[in-house]
Amino acid sequence: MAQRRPTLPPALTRGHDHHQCVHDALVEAERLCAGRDVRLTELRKRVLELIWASHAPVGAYAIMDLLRGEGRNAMPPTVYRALDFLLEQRLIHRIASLNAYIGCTHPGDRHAMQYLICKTCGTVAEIDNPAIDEAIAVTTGGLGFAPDSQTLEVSGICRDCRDAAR
Amino acid sequence: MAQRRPTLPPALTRGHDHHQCVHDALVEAERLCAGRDVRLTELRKRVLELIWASHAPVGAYAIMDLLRGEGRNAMPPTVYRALDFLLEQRLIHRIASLNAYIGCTHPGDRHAMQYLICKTCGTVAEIDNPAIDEAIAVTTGGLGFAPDSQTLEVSGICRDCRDAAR
DNA sequence: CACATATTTGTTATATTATAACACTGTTGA
DNA sequence: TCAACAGTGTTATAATATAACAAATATGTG
Ligand SMILES: [Zn+2]
Ligand SMILES: [Zn+2]
Ligand SMILES: [Zn+2]
Ligand SMILES: [Zn+2]
Repeated sequence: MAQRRPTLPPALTRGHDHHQCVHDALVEAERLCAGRDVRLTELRKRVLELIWASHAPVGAYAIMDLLRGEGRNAMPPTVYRALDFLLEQRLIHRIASLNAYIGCTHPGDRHAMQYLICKTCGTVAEIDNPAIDEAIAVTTGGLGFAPDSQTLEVSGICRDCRDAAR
Repeated sequence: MAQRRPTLPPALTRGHDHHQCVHDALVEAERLCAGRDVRLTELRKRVLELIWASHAPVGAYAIMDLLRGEGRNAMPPTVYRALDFLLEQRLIHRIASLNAYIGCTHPGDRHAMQYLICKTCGTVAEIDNPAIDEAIAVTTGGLGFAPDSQTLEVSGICRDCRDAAR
């Protein structure tokens, strides 16, 4: 059963152990891929790790530059194929309003995409509020619309940045 | 006071009088621009009209081609500047997941963007469900996140297309 | 009206994001 | 060993968007 109550996203927890975030994400990715019998190759794993470098989303060309900095001769298709794999396996998400990619904080669970995007620090927090899903379900149900995917992108300023500003 | 109850969006009303949609949108645009003391020039008005040609969103380059078909020598900046104006005046919205633009069905009211996007017919219905806004406000409030804009893009199949499929 | 000013549009060039097509390499399992 | 397939490399190009500057048009003022 999925978490049914909004929890504080790690991204919005000042001074959290981010090394742990990355580690957990990679371990979970390995586990999920093994269970699904798909291959998390070195390239795919490295791209996932680069995306997890922070809680701010990363563009495809930024990833390409990072790979090149490591001596890999990465061209766009190399990056986009790795991204496509990670998206298909739902290990990352694409933030449409930013054309950028971010690690999923609860892969394995199929879920709607809901983000809080801080315009100041760039941090994106994935949230999971069932009340939002339910409100959407009421509307779509009333209109006979059958949803199959959705993204909610809320742009604003996170608490840390607001605190810092005053 | 804004409409406080979900209503059936014109976009999802089969056989509605779309000519009336376009007419109303243009009249309302004229009125709003006059009130704001900004200029809805011929170009801007024509771009708005082209966007309102249907309830499916239109890409910037498609608009450019339409303008060229009318003898205007439109280059990308011409189109993007008109789009920027219409976006600023909130007469149109940009659908981030489609890189495309659609006429706003209730300009004048400041509102969050909430769309139902039919993958089959391409129709985008703008909805206005206060319960969604409230659910989002609860989460953002709890996290100390100050939202200033948001977009909800629900992709799926509309009732008409589902009916047609069976 | 003549003129200064500001806004809008035109034009050229380029940036950014993403995909198509085909070749090569490595893995897997007869 | 070999066939089949999955993954990656390589080249080229498509699709979306912006920068910079010039020309035209509208607006206000004397
Ligand atoms: Zn972290
Ligand atoms: Zn996720
Ligand atoms: Zn209509
Ligand atoms: Zn609207």
